[in-house]
Amino acid sequence: MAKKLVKRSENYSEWYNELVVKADLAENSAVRGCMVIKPYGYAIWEKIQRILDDFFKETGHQNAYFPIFIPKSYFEKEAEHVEGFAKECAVVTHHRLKPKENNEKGLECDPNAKLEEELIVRPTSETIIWDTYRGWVQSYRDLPILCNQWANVVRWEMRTRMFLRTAEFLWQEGHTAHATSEEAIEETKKMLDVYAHFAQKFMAMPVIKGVKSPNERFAGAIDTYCIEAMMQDGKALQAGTSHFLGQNFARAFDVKFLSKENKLEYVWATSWGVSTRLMGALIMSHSDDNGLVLPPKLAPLQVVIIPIYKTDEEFEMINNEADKIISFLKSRGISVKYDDRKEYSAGWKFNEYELKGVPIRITLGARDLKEGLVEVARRDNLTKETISVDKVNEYTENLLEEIQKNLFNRALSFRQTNTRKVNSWEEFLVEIEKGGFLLCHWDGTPETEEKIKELTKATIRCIPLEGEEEEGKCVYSGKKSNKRVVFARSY
RNA sequence: CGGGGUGUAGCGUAGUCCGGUUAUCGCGCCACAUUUGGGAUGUGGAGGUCGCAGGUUCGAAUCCUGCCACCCCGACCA
Repeated sequence: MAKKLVKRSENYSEWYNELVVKADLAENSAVRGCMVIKPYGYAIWEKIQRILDDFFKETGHQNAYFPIFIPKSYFEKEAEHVEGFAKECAVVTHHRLKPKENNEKGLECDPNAKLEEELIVRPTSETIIWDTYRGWVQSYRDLPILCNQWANVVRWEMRTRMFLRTAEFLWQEGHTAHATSEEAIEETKKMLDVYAHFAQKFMAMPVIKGVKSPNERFAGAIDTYCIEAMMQDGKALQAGTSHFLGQNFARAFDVKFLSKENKLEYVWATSWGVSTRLMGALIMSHSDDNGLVLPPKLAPLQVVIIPIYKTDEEFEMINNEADKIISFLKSRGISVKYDDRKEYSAGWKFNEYELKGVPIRITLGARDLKEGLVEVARRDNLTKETISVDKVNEYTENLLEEIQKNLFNRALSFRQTNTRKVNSWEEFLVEIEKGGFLLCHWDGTPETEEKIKELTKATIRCIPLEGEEEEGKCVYSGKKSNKRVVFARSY
């Protein structure tokens, strides 16, 4: 009589929130729109960090750290940037509290401790980093600067959603400076490739690489490249962005260098980032009604071993077998836990680890083991296989690979069956209600995109980099177009 | 910030329209016993500012006023 703790309700958000909390990843904090990431959830983030960080180092980047507070005036320097972020900033105005007057209880800001200039809690660090870079660059020999920062940022969003849009979130932001436009664009694309590779090979999440339309572009960028993923409810999720900033920030912050030709020039910039939103993407890509489903490469725990026995002798026998399996798996760098707690029944443990998304469960039962058998269960499709105990090591190792691949293929085929070419406006109106991605021609104007968004809530998720040229007519205006773009409703 | 909804134990809830004994039930928690191959069973037990603050009343979870928080839909966004 397994009682399902997690139910996929009609309302996807409800299911999602339920899942996140029950799966012990995070909970809402007392602070509006912020979340507490619990140890198990944070362990996933640490894996993401470690893997990405290795990629960054391989591509020549270094980590650095910049202040959390940014003087307000910095934001005023890049016009589009201000407009993009001004509406959602947390602002520090005072540096001291004092007890309230008139015997009232509580504290208030001390008017004598008002800051000369307000400080903004960073919503992103372009401004303070470019202000700093000015002092680092004089000659072309100082370029490129390839820095990354792991940090928290704050955006005072009207509406927040666990993992996908919290008021405070963790992320990495890369900020690079280059001598030429070409080199900066190359960097932008290189980092997009890193993100796409990570999403597909590690998160087992297929993504479409593309460029944002002007409406969806980062505030202050010339071009915003992105990876877009499809969640299980057919909605799109922007999973990572890489921006070509041109010379916008260099001009705003006066970052110039003397070129080989002895000419004073502004540097070319990029910035790129992914956040704890990736964890939301991970959950929403693979999880099912039994809880989380984690790809082996990101699971904090890859294998769990559960003993079932009645007598001490049986327990002894199982322990011996477990030791052998554990030492093998550990030697292969596979994380494994032997859960021999007596306080919980086997059935309870089965459900617990399914909820947590542990990819493989090995059941060492006294009954089977006496016949030289063990049961290996996989989380991705919930099937079980009884195999000979002397094959379990190799089998488990291969199965992790198999699960990783299967999750990707499953998500990919889901995306494919929910991606359709749409050629007329009538068709668009019908199809957008079904969810998924619509590949449509678009006349390239912000007005059309705006109109479509207004009428259907769908936006252009990206203009795919790999899409082939094709003559056609804009799905809304009927004007000429030579490429299909991805329309979808998104998170 | 606009529209809608919800707030009762760690979680999920009944009761609110129509005020009236000790605030209902399930899960979870604690103790003991029997159990352990898909979230065990029995017995006993602990746990509550009924979101907060006022008001009406002999009496408020219930009625009135104000506030707060959360969720959903908009606007905004990684």
